[in-house]
Amino acid sequence: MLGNRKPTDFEILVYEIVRKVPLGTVTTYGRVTKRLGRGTARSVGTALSKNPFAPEVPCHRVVRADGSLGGFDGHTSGPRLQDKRRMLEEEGVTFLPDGRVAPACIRDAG
DNA sequence: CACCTGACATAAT
DNA sequence: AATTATGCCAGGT
Repeated sequence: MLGNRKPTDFEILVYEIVRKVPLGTVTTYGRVTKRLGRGTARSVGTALSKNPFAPEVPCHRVVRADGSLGGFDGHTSGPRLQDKRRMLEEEGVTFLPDGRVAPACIRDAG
């Protein structure tokens, strides 16, 4: 099978941090890197796109720096992204009229 | 080893 | 404000 592989050390580190993001809040790809002291926002996104530990690792609580959603379940648009938004709304995260997460809900990782 | 791709971020247009 | 170009770095081929 092509999709099956062991998570790398870097990916494990990312999951360790994202695991701790509290209900009702979100953090950003960039803030995760900062907390990690390694990699870039982009490489964190790539790691999360392969997250094999959902929902134990709540990767839906990680969004872009400007509050836009980013991706979910390997997709950057479409119904998966809608799922991500619904999940966040369920948890109490509020959205602006333009579809971005309200800045007040964005917290530092860690 | 030499590319290539990707759930990003920021600066410049 | 919206779009484009560049830089970034980890992982796969």
